[in-house]
Amino acid sequence: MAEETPRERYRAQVREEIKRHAREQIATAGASALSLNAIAKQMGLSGPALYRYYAGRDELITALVRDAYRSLADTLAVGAGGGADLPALAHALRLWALADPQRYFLVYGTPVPGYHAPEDTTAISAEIMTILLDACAAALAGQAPGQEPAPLAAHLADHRDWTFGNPAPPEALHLFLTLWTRLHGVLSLELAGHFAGMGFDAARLYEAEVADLLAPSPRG
Amino acid sequence: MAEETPRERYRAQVREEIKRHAREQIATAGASALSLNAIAKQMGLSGPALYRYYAGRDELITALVRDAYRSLADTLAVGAGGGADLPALAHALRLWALADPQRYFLVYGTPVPGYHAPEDTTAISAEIMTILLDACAAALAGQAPGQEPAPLAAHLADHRDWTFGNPAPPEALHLFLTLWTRLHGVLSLELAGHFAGMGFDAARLYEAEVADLLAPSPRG
DNA sequence: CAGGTTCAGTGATAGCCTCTAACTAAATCT
DNA sequence: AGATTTAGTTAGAGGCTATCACTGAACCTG
Repeated sequence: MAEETPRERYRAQVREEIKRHAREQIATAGASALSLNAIAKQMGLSGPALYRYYAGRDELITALVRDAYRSLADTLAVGAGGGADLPALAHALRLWALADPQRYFLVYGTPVPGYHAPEDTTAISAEIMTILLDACAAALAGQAPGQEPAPLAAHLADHRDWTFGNPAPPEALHLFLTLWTRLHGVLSLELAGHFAGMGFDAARLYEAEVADLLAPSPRG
Repeated sequence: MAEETPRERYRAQVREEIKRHAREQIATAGASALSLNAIAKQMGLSGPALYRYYAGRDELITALVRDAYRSLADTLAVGAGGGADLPALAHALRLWALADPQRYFLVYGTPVPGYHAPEDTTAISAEIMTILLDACAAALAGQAPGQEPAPLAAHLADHRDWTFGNPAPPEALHLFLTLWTRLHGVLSLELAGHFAGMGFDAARLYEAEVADLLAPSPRG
């Protein structure tokens, strides 16, 4: 099947080891501090050797970004577990983010202005959206049957190309976007340390946001 | 008053010009691409000259971060305009962020693991929180009078050291945190380009989030 | 206004980094 | 066994941050 020659095996193995060291480096000092040279030294190689395996720093980072997307998609797919349980998905997302904040930032962090993500990462991104969108549609199933959608939901239904034919109702599109932005809002501020010293439990805020997404509590 | 010698005047002027070039560079290529050397060349100076004005790259970036915080605090103070109108504040925040995304990321973007913000930036951060928290308290004034706070609000009231004695009610603390995280959630994903190609109008999503904060719309 | 002091800016240098080029040596294929 | 591919090397160009010793001009003081 795979028809893997020994050379290809070795190549894949070394590429994996390079990524292992890179992940370690990023986790402790951030993506901007990643150094091919330092990785080479750690592996007992001399600098330029790594260019046999990755065309440059950018390509290595791109590979790590792809892996991060892949890991998140798989984690959510497991978290969904067929049931498409929104709180379970949200919880899986949070655990994934807390397990390696820098990996989360690799996916959802500050972008480099010049950089354009390759096609396949956007494909995985679509996969992630699909999982969440399906869960949103399921969470709304049976509710608000056939009513006229709210203005924003209608607007979203008019621009749903990104769902790639997903038959989710307009309200599900809205729910998905609020789910995404709200969870990201709590997670990114928490991981960035902006809650540091504030004393409260970010997990409870996160849970409250999840609960509110499913059953908004009237405040006024 | 200021007792400014010509030398001090010149120093301040050059420091300002360095920051001007730095801002320009960051706006077009991100903070990680900031180069003291390049700034020096642009100013017709030779590399090491800049070290007379900033002890190093970190100190320059820190100055830019402080300026960004200051700018945001001032913008919100004007946006509040005494009235403490939450939608107006949210709108001012969005305009500020859109005007210079990289400046927004300087404040709320991916943190560098090693870096610790100096004391005065956290002071400005507290100032920003105060403006928003006051607006939240005002928005809730007269509503839900004297009822028992929800579990999360009670938890927040138990950990309110960060409010520095602000007498906002527990519900206002909760409203502030959701305001902060939700607006940041939409803004950061939008500015990071994660909505690119999705076609919908992020401004409408943002407005809907603001509206929902003030009058949650029941979905179930 | 003369003399000493302070300070902006310089070139040289060390030590990182990315990435290219030419070469060696080993593994693989025919 | 010989030809080819390829992993890894050293050398080096060009960028960066940052330090150091030095020059020359601006400034303050007597």
